[in-house]
Formats: sequence, C-alpha cells, structure tokens
Amino acid sequence: MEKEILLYNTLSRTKEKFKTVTPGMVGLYVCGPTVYGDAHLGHARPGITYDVLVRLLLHLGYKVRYVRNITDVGHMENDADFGEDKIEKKARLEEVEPMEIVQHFTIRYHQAMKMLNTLPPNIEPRASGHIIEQISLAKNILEKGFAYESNGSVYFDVEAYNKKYLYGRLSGRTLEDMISNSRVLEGQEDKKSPFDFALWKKATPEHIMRWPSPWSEGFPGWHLECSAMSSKYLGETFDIHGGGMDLLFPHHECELAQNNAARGSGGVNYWMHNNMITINGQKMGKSLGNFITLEELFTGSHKILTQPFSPMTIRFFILQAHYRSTLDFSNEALIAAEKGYKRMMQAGRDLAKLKTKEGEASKEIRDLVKGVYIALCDDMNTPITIAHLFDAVKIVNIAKDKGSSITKGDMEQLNFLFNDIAKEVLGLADEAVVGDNSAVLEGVIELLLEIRKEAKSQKNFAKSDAIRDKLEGLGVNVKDTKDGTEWAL
RNA sequence: GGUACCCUGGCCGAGUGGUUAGGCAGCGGUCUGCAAAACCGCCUACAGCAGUUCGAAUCUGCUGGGUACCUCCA
Repeated sequence: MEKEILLYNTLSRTKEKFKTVTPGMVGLYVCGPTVYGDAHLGHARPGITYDVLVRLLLHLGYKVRYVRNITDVGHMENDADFGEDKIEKKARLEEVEPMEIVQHFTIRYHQAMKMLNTLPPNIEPRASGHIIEQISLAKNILEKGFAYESNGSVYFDVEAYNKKYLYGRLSGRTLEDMISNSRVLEGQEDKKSPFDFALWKKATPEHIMRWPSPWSEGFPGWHLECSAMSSKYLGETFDIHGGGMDLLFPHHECELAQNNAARGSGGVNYWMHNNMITINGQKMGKSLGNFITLEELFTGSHKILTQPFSPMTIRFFILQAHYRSTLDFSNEALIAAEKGYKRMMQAGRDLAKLKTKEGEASKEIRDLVKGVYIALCDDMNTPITIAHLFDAVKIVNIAKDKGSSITKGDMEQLNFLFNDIAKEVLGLADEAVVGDNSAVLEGVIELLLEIRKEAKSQKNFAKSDAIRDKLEGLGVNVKDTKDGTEWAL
C-alpha cells in the first residue's frame, strides 16, 4: 500500500492520487448488466477493466468491497417498441415470467464472466430486491425539494437542482446548452421540464413488473437503483464508481444529482469510465449486423470470425489497449492477440524449467519489475505492463535458447512477473496448462511422443509426422527442440 | 446541430516538447529430416495545412476523417 496509485477521475478530467475514504479499504461500485440478453463484447471490457482494478488493489494490500448490480427492473427495448419494457417484452413473446428471463441471462452472464477469469463481485445486488430503498431515496429527494409528484409519477426537478448544484458537471455539459439544443418530444406532459427524469414511474395497465409506493403502483426510475444500492452497501461517500463511457450521460450524471439532492454530497470520490469497443471501425449494433456475443466469440460462430477465440485471448486483447481508449476489434487483431498471448504463456512455462545458480537479481530485471509497478499504478496502464512482460519473455527465451542458467534472484523476479503480475493482477490464466485430473492425458501424450521419437530415430518420418499431425488436430501442439520434444495444449 | 474524445509504421496499439514502446505480419540469417517455436539482424510512423519554439508526432489554430453521448424509457 506504500505504492501510490494515480486514477483518472472523470469528474476532474485529470489523473488524481488515489486516497481511500477509510485507510486500507476500497469501496467500488460498477454498473452491471441489464439481463435481458446474452453477454456481448461490450460487456467484456468493463468486466475485465474493473476486474484488473480489483486485482491490482488486492495485490497492493487493500481490502476491497466490489459491488456490481444486476439491473432487472423496468428496462425498455431501445431499438423499437417505444414505451415497452425490455424484460416484459421478451416475457410476453416467450410466455414465461419476467424473472425467468432475468434468471436465465444472469446465469449466462456469470458463466461468461467466469470464463473471462474475472473475480465475482463481493455483493451483487438486484434492482428488484431494493425497491424499498429506492422508494425511500425518492421520498428523501422529494422532502429536500428537488423532486415533485405528477400524476402518480415522481420526477427529479433538474432546474431546482441546477440552482444549488450544477447539473452536467460530470459529463461536461451545462443545462443552458442542453436546453438550447433539445428537440421537443411527445408524451412528456407530466414533467415540468423536458430534462427532468423519473424517480418513480406509474405503471400503465399492461406493465406487469410493478410495486406499490406512496405515489402509485409502478416501478423505480433507472438511475435511482445505483444511487440507492451503492450507498446502502458502500456508505454515503465511497471511493470509486465505474462503468462504461456510454453511461456517463445521463445515467451517472443523474446518479450524482440524486446523491447531491438527497445528502448534499456527490457520494463518489473517483468516477471511472472505460471506453467502448468498435468493430472494424464501426460501432457495434444489432442493426449494423456486427453485434457479437461472447459465446459467438468463444465458438467462432459469427460471420466476421474465421476461427474461435479463447476467453484469455479476448482478455489479453482488451488489456493490450488502455481502458480509456476506444479499441477496434477485428478478426485480424484477435489473431495477433492470440499469438502474443500464447507466446507469453509459453515463456511462463519455460521459466520453470530454467536452471538456476546462486546470485542476486540483475538491474535489468529489477527495472522491469519497477516499470511494471509504475505502469499499473499510472491509471492502470496495462499495455505498458504487457510490453514490459514481453521484455521478460525475451529474457526467458534467450536463457532457454542458450541453455544458460539464471541467478536465483532473477528467477524470483521473473516468477513474480509471470505469476504475480501476469496471472494474478492481469488475470491471464494459462489455458494450455493441463488440469490436475488430466494425469492420464499427460501420460498418453508422453507415450505417443515416445513412439514418435523411436520412429524418428529410425528415420520413419512418415510415421512421426502422422503422430504429430494427429495430435495437432486434437489440439496438442508438438515442437522439436535441441533438448527434445515439447508439447502444449 | 451540441458536448466530449480520438486520428501513430502493412495491422492492432502505448507514449512523449529534443533519446527505442510492445505485439502481430513481412524480409534476411541461425537452428532443423521437415514443420513449428526460439534466437540474431532489417523495416523507424505519428491525418493535412499553418503557427509557437533553438527544436513538435508531442503545444496552438484551421481543415478533413472517426467514435460516443445528446431531454422519454433503460
């Protein structure tokens, strides 16, 4: 914890020294998924970005409470079907309960996140489980005079709020700009100003997800859930709130406004936003035909893909870019990432086989470790971290190539880089490692390679190549080196 | 139209007022029965134009291109 971390704070638009509210403890809230569809590429980026943040904080000795919500209330289909709830629409079409849909996609989301080797949040609250807290928060804002009831719904009074606090601070807008650039939409007669947003919405007769409230049978506004749940589990002022840049406005802006309105403070010390992923330079969207789910990536079943890509390839690919940059996704870029990832993992495996001798760690390798910490603590610069790790890869490969031994000090430092940094902090698991229960598989492969060796020594290359090709076809990569044959899954 | 951000070598992507990111691909070499891997060497860019500066890819302005968000609902 003696290491100082810099984090870019969207609120100040600068990198700031990270100081926790409570020494040694970090409260982190991240906006989670709306569970009305399969996890897609867009979910992978925040999932991995904040996972690395959590892993880094844990590595540096912090105790972390990581809260990520599940949004399962009142979301609408945004592509068409104006006014219809996203979850309800699917439920009616498929004739199942809304909560069945929610459960189905929550489980699938968890599976996808696990495959990407992300740590589960410490608390995963559901919006539908916190209706009471949300009603209470809406009441509080009403009492403070920053909201009003209208026809069974409760709206946040942006103009009243703007007089005391500035609305738009987080997203870099001003209310005046917004007013001068707005279009007039239909169906908003209940509101005093078109910028007011709903805290509570009266349900229409066909709306089946509904709860009683002092104002009407209805459902909470979207922004309310994150304000209510983050303060419930992390306190009225907590350290970090993260999410995608697409949530900056209006969602986070409204959260900030709700916090200020209810308690007189913003409640969040550091607002972090990850940037978006584009596909072949284009935004991902269902209408553009480039919408891609994580499952399609893992299985390769999408027209823009020529092959499946493993979860760790995706993770590596995402970490090769800084989280605040847009990242362009393409089949070609993924192939490059896959090769780089495999090369790094191979070096990690080779490291364990290097011979050691007595001696201290060299300055070169010590500097790499230092450089890795500087990069990680500088607003989570994972691409530079990876660049340093490739320097370590090269050191391992040279030692292996020359058959030379390295000092025990160097071994310790290199182990640190490959295990503590690459595997633990970056979360890059080695997919080629055979699991504990695969001793049989290992034995069989060794046996086949033994037979192949015999064939080779008898210059029966047809037979030896056949064994190699068959194994290759089954996903076992065979390499002949000076020191014998190696293999990896 | 508004707001924010971006435009780097064949591709992906860091970074920076004056010195080499890194990965992938490519080329030449070493090694090898062949292949793969690895190693050595090569490929040295910063949208365009103008300005500030001893010096800019890095600062400023303009032009062009791109991305996200833009009052309901989520």
